[in-house]
Amino acid sequence: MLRFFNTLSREIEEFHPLEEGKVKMYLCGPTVWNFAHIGNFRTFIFGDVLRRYLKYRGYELTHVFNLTDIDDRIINEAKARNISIDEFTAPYIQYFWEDFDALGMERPDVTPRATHHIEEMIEIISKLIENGHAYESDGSIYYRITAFPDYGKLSKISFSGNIQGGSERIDTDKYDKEDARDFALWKLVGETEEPGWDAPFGRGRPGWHIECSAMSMKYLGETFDIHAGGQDLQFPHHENEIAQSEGATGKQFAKYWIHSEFLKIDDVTMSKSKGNFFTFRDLREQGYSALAMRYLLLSVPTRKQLNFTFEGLQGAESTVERLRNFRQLVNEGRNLSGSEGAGSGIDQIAATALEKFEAAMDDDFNTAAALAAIHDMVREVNTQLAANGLTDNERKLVLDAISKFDSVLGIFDSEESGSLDEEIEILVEERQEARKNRNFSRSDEIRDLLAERGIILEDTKDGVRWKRK
RNA sequence: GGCGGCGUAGCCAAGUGGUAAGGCAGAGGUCUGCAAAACCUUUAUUCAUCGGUUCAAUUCCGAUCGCCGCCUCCA
Repeated sequence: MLRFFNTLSREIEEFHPLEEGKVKMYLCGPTVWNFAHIGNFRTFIFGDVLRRYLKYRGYELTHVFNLTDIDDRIINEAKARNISIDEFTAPYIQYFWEDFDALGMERPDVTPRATHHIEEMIEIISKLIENGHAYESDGSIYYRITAFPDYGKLSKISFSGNIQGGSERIDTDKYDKEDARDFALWKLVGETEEPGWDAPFGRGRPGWHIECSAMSMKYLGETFDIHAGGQDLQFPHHENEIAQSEGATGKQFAKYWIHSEFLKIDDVTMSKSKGNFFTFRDLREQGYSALAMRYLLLSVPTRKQLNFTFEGLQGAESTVERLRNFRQLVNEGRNLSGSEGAGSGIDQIAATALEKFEAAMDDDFNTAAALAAIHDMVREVNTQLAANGLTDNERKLVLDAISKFDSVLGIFDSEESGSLDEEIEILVEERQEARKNRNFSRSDEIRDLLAERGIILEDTKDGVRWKRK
């Protein structure tokens, strides 16, 4: 039974979707004004694993993941470069999906963009004005928080005490709001040159919370199962989404809320505003693999802060390499000892690993424990492999288990080794000949030569095996 | 001021009222012409500190210290 922490109740709950066997989920995506950094990707990779695990558990899934392609930064940057906002965001959207794919994430079912859903936003705002949850002031439209008694139920925020930090900003706000807590649904642009859309309440652009209400309800309905995102979005973004959506429909918005914790670097939060971030591309340029990044970001359960270190990333690199070797060895069915397999208890090892893996994932998506189950299996099978070899049936059992793990986590290298060029084959043969004649200087020379070309040779009892670096 | 999280070996960390998962790194060994890969052994009498509850606490309670976050754009 899948159980996980629901921010709404602050408790671990059993998961029961609204409709038997079906799950509708929404994950807040990136604002496409820059390259996403690996802290951003932590949340998205968790979303990917969440998606894959729900499918693994047999749910029919509708997964919506939005792109925010309109906000103040985008408008300002586009204006500074004297290009349209579409021209400004297009390359970042492309980069984003390139990185997304490279990190082994499955594309969500629907990936809506805010600027393509202005009409839906206007509809919700109109409803809110009609039923008294929103009002106009100086041409802009604001949400009336006093009309929504449940406000604060997600973030448990209280406005009774001293509000620090934000209070100054709110108090000195130039806009004329009924209540300092009220937030903009529609910002009046008027007939200026700023990007804007026509609406019954004047030409303007949407506030930044309304887009997620509009896009989630359009594709998932007024009430849906899971809403996830980074923990920083909990307040005000998600709180406001609830206020807008439930204010408009009178129905519960999302049943389960999941928030991912931050990635820290040197014990400080990685963020764009602090400037202490690495993008996917930064790390690729430094030679780290996408697979290692994915592994590292999954090695700590999503509700815990993860401390990024290069030592840790290097460790992930080694681990991923070990997994890759493992799959290849099992695939080849190597019988390193030369004796017959059987009687090694492989079926039990694989079954136990799967059981532990599922139990870990069911337990609030404990990816750390899930990985430990995999590592246990890898070690135990390797031991059998070294001692007895595996029968075809045993190989199949292990490979099946790997496929199952990987359908959720995506941490095994899926790249097939393929075949070698004829030229390289000849070199390998020449080296084998040299070794036979104990001409080790020549054989080592060839090994180094091939290593430079990314071909790693390993000598085993059964002959030479190779892999690409 | 309000709300929330964390402090477990060199690094990343899981975890539980009953005596510390897993990975990386390190050390020794097996195998190998040498490597590589793999395996074996080894690496925290101890889970920030101090009290309390308990037959028993790293795990519950309280206090203290340290760190992080949200309340303001940020996954």
